[in-house]
Amino acid sequence: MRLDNMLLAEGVSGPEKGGGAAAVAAATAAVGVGADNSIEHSDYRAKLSQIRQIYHTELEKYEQSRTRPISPKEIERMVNIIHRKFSSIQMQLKQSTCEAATEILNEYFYSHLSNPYPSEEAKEELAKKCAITVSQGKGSTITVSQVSNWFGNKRIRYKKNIGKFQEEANLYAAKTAVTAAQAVAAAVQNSQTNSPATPSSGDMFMSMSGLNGSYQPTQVPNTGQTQGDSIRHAIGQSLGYSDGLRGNPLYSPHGLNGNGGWHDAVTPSSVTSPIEGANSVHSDTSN
DNA sequence: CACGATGATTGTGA
DNA sequence: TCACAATCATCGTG
Repeated sequence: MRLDNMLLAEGVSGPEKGGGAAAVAAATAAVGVGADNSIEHSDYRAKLSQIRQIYHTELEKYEQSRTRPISPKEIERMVNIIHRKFSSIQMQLKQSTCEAATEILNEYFYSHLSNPYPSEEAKEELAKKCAITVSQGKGSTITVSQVSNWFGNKRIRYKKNIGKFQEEANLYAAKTAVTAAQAVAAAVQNSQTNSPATPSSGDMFMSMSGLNGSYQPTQVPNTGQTQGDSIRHAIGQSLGYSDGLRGNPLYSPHGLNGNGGWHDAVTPSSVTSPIEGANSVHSDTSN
């Protein structure tokens, strides 16, 4: 304490601004020392500033190095906070992965909208795909029967009111179009020959490059690319956009010849009416 | 608590 | 046996 007072009095620990020199000069002047021995003063001032500097650096070091004692209560509090954070993050992750699973299924559904009957292989594939994205959190495996249930419910509920699913259909159409276009672009970049996995890739690419632009973007959640709109437009206008997948080995032979209920009931030009989608996406409420 | 969304179950027909 | 239709059960939300 006394040391502190002394330092303060000496101008060492005082306010740095204005310099200790001025304070010292004032102090010395007040004491009555003459201005004649200015050499001594300058010397003194230099030393003082040096001391000040050392003092402050040391003080800073001390402040930095000083470790605050942490009580166990505080530790517990921090642990609780971290736990809460962790669980919230876990929940978010879980939700996102669940959404990813339905996303996968929806993607398949809408890209096979003309014939949404996945074969056993396809179901297994989808189940595996979903399991990969979902079960990384915990062992909630997606079974094939669940996929079947999902598709059954989806078909029924889609057929029940198509208008309700228009937006979703457009969304996933755009998404699959983008991914397909990316794949096609990659394939085209690699080699001009069509890849066997996408038989209609050439057609798609043609139509895609043929008419782009002049499309007012709606609220399609952009997948990072402004291409999506034009691609969606192109795909929706030009082709049923999933019929090309008929050559897909995963495709079920069930309803291929099907003039059964699904094929006729479904072509609702849901995806093939970009004008409506562009003007009013909210048209689903009209039903 | 009502309501909608969604997964699962059950009955029926081809 | 599979798809469909109806229904139930559960969960999240306003």
